[in-house]
Formats: sequence, C-alpha cells, structure tokens
Amino acid sequence: MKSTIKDVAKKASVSIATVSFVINDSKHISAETKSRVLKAIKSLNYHPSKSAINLVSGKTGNIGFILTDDHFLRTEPFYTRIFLGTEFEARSEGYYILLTSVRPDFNEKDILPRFILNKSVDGIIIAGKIPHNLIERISAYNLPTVFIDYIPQTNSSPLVLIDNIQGGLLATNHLISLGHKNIAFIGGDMEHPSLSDRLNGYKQALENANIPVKNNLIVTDAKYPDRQNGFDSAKKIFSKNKNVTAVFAGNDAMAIGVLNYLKNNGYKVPQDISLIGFDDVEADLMLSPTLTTIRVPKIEMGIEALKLLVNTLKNKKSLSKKILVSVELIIRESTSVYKPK
Amino acid sequence: MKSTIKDVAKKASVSIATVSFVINDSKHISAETKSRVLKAIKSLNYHPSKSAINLVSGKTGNIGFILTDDHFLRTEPFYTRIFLGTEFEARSEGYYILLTSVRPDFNEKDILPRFILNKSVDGIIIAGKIPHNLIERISAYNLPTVFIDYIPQTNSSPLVLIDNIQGGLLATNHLISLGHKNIAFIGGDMEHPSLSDRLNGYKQALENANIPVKNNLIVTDAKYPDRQNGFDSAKKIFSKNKNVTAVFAGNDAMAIGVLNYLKNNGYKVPQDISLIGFDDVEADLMLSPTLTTIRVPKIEMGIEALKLLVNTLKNKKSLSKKILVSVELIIRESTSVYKPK
DNA sequence: ATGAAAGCGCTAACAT
DNA sequence: ATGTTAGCGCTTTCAT
Repeated sequence: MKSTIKDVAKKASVSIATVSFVINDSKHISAETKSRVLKAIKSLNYHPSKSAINLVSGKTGNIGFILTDDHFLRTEPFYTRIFLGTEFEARSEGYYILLTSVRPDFNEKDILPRFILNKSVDGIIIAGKIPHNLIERISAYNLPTVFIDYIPQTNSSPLVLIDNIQGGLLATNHLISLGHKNIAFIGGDMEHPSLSDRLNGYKQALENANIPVKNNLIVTDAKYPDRQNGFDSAKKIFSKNKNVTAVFAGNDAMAIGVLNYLKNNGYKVPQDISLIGFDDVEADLMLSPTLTTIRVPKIEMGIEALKLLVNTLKNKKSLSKKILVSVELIIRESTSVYKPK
Repeated sequence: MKSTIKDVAKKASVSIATVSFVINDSKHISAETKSRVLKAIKSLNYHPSKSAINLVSGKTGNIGFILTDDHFLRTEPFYTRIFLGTEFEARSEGYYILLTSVRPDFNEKDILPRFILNKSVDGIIIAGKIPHNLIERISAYNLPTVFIDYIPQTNSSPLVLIDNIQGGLLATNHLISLGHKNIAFIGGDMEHPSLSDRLNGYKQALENANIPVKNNLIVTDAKYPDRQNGFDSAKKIFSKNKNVTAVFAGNDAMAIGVLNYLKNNGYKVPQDISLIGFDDVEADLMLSPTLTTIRVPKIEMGIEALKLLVNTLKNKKSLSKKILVSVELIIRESTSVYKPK
C-alpha cells in the first residue's frame, strides 16, 4: 500500500539514488529522467518517509514551542495567536510544532519538556515570561532558541519583541493630544520588560509634553496584569485622586478591569474618564464603550520567530538578531477630548 | 556527544540487542545485566532516537489534534484545556501532539492538515464541531480517529462526549428544587449535539416535575453560543416575559452575556433572577455574582480521548467505544431560592 | 548523468 | 539469557 523510494525507482527504471536526487534537486538529472521519476512519484502517490529522512539527516523536523500554563489559558487569546502564527509559518517551512506548556513556578524538581530530553526538536521558541531556571536548564542542551515577548536575563538568543516604548509613547501622546494632563498609568508584573517599557514610553511622552510625572498616578504593584488587578489598581488610583481624567492601562486585560471599576463607581467612559489599553486582544465584544488600544501584531510575531529560528537552523550559526515589531494606535470609543468640569 | 545504543552496549559490555530488550522490557534479561545496562544508560544520558524507532516500527509516534480557529481562540479556555489534557496524557504514552487549527468554513479548496497528507501521524483527535466535508476527506486516509465533544454525521469512530442530558437535568433540577417554575432556557447552535442535549435535559426535568414546557421561554436561534448572543437572547426573553425567575444558559459564555443583560436592566442576580451556566470555564473572576454552573471535566476529556486513541492504535482494531464523561453541579452565588414578589 | 553501496539508530527474528 | 544480523527508507560518497 505505502510506496517507498524503491517502488518509485522500479517504476521509473532508475536507481533509488536518482529518485533521491530528483526529489531534493541535489544533483543534475536529465530532464527526461527527471520527468519519468516525477511521474512515477505522482502515480504512486509517494511521500518520502519523514522518519527515514530524520534518521539519516540527524534532524527531527520539529520545533518546540514553550509557554506557561497561565499564558496558554489566558482569557485573552494573546499567546495562542502568537502560536498560530508560528504554526502557520511552520507549514510553509515544512516543520512541525510541538507545543507544550510549563508551570509558571517551574522549579528544580520539575522535568524538562520531553521533546528536549528526547532530542525531538531542532530548535525552540519560547513565548512570554518563563521561569529563569527553566531557561538555564534548557540552555544546557544547546538548542537554537528564539524568545518572543521576553528578554531572558542571560541572553544571547534571537528575540522577537514588541516595540513597547513606541507603544507607550503612542498611547500617552494620544491622550495628551486630546487635552488630558492628569493621566494615570496602571501596570503590573514590572519584571516583564513589556510592561516596564510601556511605562517608560508613558513617562517619556509626558516629559516631551512638559507634563510632570506624578508617582501617585502610577500603580505598578500588581503581580500579574489581569482583569482583577486592573480593577484593584483603578480603585487605588481613584479613591485618592479626584482629578485624574485619563488612564493608560498596561494591557487590555487590566483596561477591562479598570473599565469595570469605573462603571461600578459611576464614572462615564469616555465622558468622565478616557481609557486606553494595550495589546488589542479583541477580548470582549460586550465591552461598552469599545476600547481604544495599541495593537500588537500577534500572528506576525509568531511568524517572525519561526523565520528567525529556521534561519538559524539553516545557517548553522546563530544570527542573534533582535526584531522589534511595531505597534499601532487603534482609536475606538473609550477615549475622547478632555472637557473641564 | 550524542550517545547511541552502541555506546550503551559497549559501556555495559553487552550487545545492542540486550540494550534494546532492557529498554523495551521485551525479553527476560537477568537482573544483573539489566542493572548494568540501566546504569550505562544513565551515565551516558542516553535517549533512544525517535527517528530510528519510528523508521523501524513504521509508526510516527505523532498524533494530530484538529480544531477550528474560533474554538482555539475562544475567550473561554474550553478547548485549550481539552488540548492540555491530551498533551498531558501523550507525555506518559510517549506520543507527540501535532496541533493544527482549520477554518470553520473549511471547504473543498482548502488543503488538509499537512500531517495527514504527509502521513506524519498515527491517529487523529478532532475536538468540537468540525466542517463535515473536512471529516469526509480525512476519513479517506483511514487514520484511527477519536472525536471529542462532537458527533459527526457519518460516524464509526470512538467518541468522547459530555453527558449533556444529565447536565441539563442537574441544572434544571437545581433551579426547580429552589422553587423556580418559570425557567428560561437560552441556547444556540442547536446543530451541535451538546447544546440540544442540554435542552433535552431541561425539558425532561420540567416534565419530571410536572412543570409545563413553554416554548416562549426557550430561545435557541443564536448561531453561535457566545456572550453577545447570550446577551441578545436574554433581551428576547425578558422583553416579553415578566414572570421568568430563573435562566438556564446553554454555556457559561452565554450565561455571562445574560448576566450582563440583567445587570444593565436593573435585575438583581440572584435576588430577582437565578442564573445557571454550563461548562465551568472559570472565565471571569470579575463576575459578580459568581456563576452557578455545571462543571465539565475538560482536562479529563482530553486524557480520555488520547487513551482511547492509543488503545485503538495498539490493538490495531477500532474499539468504537463511546465515553460519556459525567458532569457536576457547582453551586455558587448566581442561584437562590425563589421568593414571590 | 546515473548507479552501487555504506550507513543513520533501532527492533526483532533467529542463533547460540 | 544473550548475541548476531537483516532490514526499516532514506541520503550521500564514490564509482562508472
């Protein structure tokens, strides 16, 4: 039933070597022979055995994709979209993606993803913040690695990052251009470079506009940038500061929490408070008003990471490149011109 | 660097066959020899080459996992959890999962997942509702298949299903036991057996309690059971029926939409209206009140599907089993005793 | 331009 | 109980 290279060779009356040369275009074969082989391949519906190729080449044709459980299960499909981009690009490159999630509190006792132990991947893509000891233990295996949306402490690998500073600038400038001056920033998990750079962009924009940066308008103590913490952080800001007219939330999840807080407490968005998020996760169609935000090209990030990795794999030398994907201001309903009361 | 079976054999002073026997436990080897081999394996950090095993066994060691984009990107991590269960179980069984998503409107022109075309998987798991023509085209490849949470029209494959009727009964009985009589049902995508069976359970429970089933309390015309449609369906019910005191939503996503509608329109949950969902997707910690629901064991479903598939793979005969996973009533804050106004 | 043949790392008869 | 060896399907060097 299943045809092999032998069957093709026999059918085309050539040696198996010739068939292999034709398939891989690795040696010059006369046009006539080539077409005979190609015809045989087609008529037998022949597909080369991956296992055999892998065995002889010493490669696996697989790429490992690692992220933490909580990233994978996040309500907002942020990392899932990145994965989709990677998977999509892997199709054209002929790789398979082995996806695995690890616990966010991965420790010495946990075992490494088995595709690493079993040497079943040629390279690795790591998305999002990942426990440091995991990174260290993986690096012992010397696999080409690309990081997405995270800068590991000890880093020499190619990186695909969001241009968060630019995003922070865009978001804050948008609010400033609407006339806002008392602009709060709500962040969390400031160890993650994404969040801290968004804050940097925020500060920079204020300085550029000669608006003083006030620390009491900046809340960054949430451990994890999710809805609940957005809600709680908003409470901290608004219970003390009555003159805030705009909020820049570190991501859309937090922005949704902020929005909930504002609604529950009688603030109208955007009439009383303008609100901008970050990520554009298209989380919640129910959201009213719809959220002005900074769009992060998630699919593209996944694509870029795979390209980078495949490049490294093929060149046998790590290019150690850094790709900064740019972001885009998406104006919706949650921001509007500042009107003094 | 990379050690092979030969290195182990040499180190343990045995033949490579003996090493193989030890690894696979396929022949009786004396305890002494065995321990020597095991020690050699450990000291060399030896891991058998997957490619070689695959080649010799004619298998790939991979399992394909297919679902639609929108299921994969859903706000509520329902299918992602199922996938996680599958991936988890695959670890113990030594399989790798190749995850791919297809468009919900997959048609004749779209190409099949390439792991099918390239014969890179030994079997397939399909989760959720999938276009019928995809199923047909896949079936031509004669790969052992297991369906999760969906009953294909032309079916002979093993199935892992939710006991939706039981769930519908549990949910409705819970409301009835609280004294409710005017209980609405909100569903959507009734082509999906899950949703229609939940409705069946609802009807059955009412009949058991001698409560007449009223069609004007049943809204099932939403095409897709998401938040927005939950919201819209609630509007349909409540704008016409003033005596409804409880709602059974076909899933949590719709329930969240219903809750939003109720809040926006001055109803208090559960004081005015009791609300129960289905799935227990733990979607939204912000939800207030927290949602009473029927818990579906998502991880377990993924596990069961993989077990079923591996079983089929090993026995070389399709068991054509059907597994009905049972559900559980989770009482939280959104339901309470009926109080006449 | 094409073919013969040696492996890649492993399993499983078949021998001993 | 353990060893010898013939492949699995392919790539690639070396001949021709």
